[in-house]
Amino acid sequence: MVKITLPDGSVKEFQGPVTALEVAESIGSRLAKAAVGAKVDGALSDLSTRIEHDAAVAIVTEKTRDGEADPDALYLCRHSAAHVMAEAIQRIVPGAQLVYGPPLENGFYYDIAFPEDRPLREGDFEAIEAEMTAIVKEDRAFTRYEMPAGEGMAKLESEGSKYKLDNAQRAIDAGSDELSWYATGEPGTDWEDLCRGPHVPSTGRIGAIKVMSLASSYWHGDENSDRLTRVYGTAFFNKKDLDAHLHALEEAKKRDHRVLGKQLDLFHIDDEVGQGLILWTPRGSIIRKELQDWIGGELRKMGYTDVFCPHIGKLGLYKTSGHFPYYQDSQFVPVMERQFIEQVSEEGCSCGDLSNMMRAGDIDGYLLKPMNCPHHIKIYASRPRSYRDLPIRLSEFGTVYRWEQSGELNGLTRVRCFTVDDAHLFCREDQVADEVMGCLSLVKIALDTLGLTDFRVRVGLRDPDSSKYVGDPAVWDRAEQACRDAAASLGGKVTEEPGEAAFYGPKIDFVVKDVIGREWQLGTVQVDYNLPERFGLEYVGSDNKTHRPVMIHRAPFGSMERFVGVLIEHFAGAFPLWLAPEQVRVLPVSEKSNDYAQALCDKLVARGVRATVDLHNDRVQAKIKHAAGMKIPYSAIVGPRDEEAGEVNVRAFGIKDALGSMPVDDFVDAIADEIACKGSERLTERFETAGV
RNA sequence: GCCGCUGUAGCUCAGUGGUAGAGCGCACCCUUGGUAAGGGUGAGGUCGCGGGUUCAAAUCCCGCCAGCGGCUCCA
Repeated sequence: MVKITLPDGSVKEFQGPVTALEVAESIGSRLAKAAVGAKVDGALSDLSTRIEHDAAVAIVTEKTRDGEADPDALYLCRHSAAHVMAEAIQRIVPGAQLVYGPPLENGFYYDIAFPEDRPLREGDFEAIEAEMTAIVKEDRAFTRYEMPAGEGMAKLESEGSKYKLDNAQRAIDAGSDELSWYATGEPGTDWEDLCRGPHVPSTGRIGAIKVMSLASSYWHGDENSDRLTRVYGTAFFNKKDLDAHLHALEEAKKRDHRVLGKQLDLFHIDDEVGQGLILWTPRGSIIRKELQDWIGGELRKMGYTDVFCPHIGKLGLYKTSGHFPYYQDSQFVPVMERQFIEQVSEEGCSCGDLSNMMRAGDIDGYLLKPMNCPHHIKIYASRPRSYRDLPIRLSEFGTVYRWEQSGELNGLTRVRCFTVDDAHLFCREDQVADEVMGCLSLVKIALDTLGLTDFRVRVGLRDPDSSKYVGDPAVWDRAEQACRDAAASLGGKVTEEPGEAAFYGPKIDFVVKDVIGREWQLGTVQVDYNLPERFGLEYVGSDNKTHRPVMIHRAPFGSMERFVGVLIEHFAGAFPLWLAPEQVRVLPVSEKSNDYAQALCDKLVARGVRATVDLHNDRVQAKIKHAAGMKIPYSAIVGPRDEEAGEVNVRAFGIKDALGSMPVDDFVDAIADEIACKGSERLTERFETAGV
């Protein structure tokens, strides 16, 4: 007797072992037809899985009860689609060796080792999709069979795929005593793959399938290991959902900060200047400067003091800090003194020798600073400090340079020169908790004001297996605990990630996603017991003895470049009034109103508003379209009627109809007010409340 | 750095070996028009860069540079 508990709590009894499909059939034939898998005691399973003992069973169908696509069903669909794609690819490219093909949030991929003389190209996609469609049409059942570990390994051995052997070995090492295969059809005759499952019942259940892109990857993610080709695809139960997904991708592209950066003239990257080096155009500079001025004002209120430092420092500084030579690969090559180069050259030093000296750190010169902390530390250390002076909070919009790999560079979000809204706090150990909390609240204020509420907090801990970290493990433990406690006190989504720490200490990061789902680290707070040690920092305590201060690194935005990039996408380019590069555009209805329009614009500018007049010889319809294209928050339309009444007709971006008319002075006041309060009171609301 | 794709006017893109194209933008002219594109004329291009094949290359081949998607990396 097997007792099956269904999601609604009801219990069904069966004489003996039963499959999930039979359970579904016992409930209703329509459910059985719609079923693509099952959850047995919470574990996603094949519909054909035999349930031997009492269990809680939920039948997985394409859609949940409220009509939404079921994520478990999509998982099955995509995992199965990966098999179909692999079979199609192996038909087209004989000798392609399968490695690993998991489902993803929006699709799936399969890592495949292609023969050297037959790489996969995008031109193959059409043929692959045609094969896949054919396989789907054949509606072959996914058939699972199992073998004991030893027998299974022997089978793989004879087939000769080192990748599948490796997968199997890993499964065995993880405790499996048997291996499972899925044949797409009949075991022994049809295509099959070593796979843990589960799958949809048959290929026909995969409704719509598309090969998306190619990338290279490394076996086990190890760059010294085999290079594989990763083929990305996606699948849905029907074409409509696939089309909706593709459409959403197109829409996301439109709010990509690189696209909007061009369209709205916010920044420029120029080959002749260099990759990953951002040129801020006047419009983009306004956004950055507004953010800097705003956060700078908050810092002054919180007891920070500004400092300024050069962009370079002697190598010795970075040897002390630990940045050089350990992180050479991500630094620009040092700027060496002419005299030094000439001297080693005279001594017969070759380029290779010089390179080796550099690697060993056995050279002199200057480094473009990869971080601001060493300079700030030297300001702290420039005079004796008393415990009464602490905490000392030194802030600077400090520009740093990092040699990112060329394939990593990405618009504003990954660059080689960026400005950190940086500060370093030097405090007593007993002040650390308060200071960390102060930093976190600042990050919260910043993100809340901008409406960036969809972030996760990541506590970056050290990777116990890595040797890249400096400092005493006991000190690390203390700092990690301080970060955990502080992050927990925020009350939001917190994840702990070993290996994400800075080399000098653990950190708390605020991580957001961009329009295509990639995560970027923005604000960060890092507790550091190590650099004060390395630089021998001190203060005199109330006991008249010297003590070591603790340092906190923090940047609420992270990098101005990345932050603005994320903000562009967050607002889809339609910035709130206080940040908008062009806040008001005055649109005269015809040339007859140009003077009146100009006078209005002058009034706005005199109040500090970023306003312009559109004096083009266009009809007002076209001027409205152009203003909308630049996502200007407010348009002020003026014609003879307005001039006579001393009024202005107001339009707001994103609102189809005009808001209405108001006296010129009221409009100027309203705009100035909305800017001053950073949008917490909006001009549009006045019209709504007035019922216009 | 690795694999694939892409690179043509300021922008978005068409152009498969035979005289360099369109729309938008820009300039000028007509129009003086009241809420998401009035009409006309014109300027603007070493077709990413360098080699090669060819009578002839934007187009085919090789190398490089840059961008995009991933991988790896990310103090």
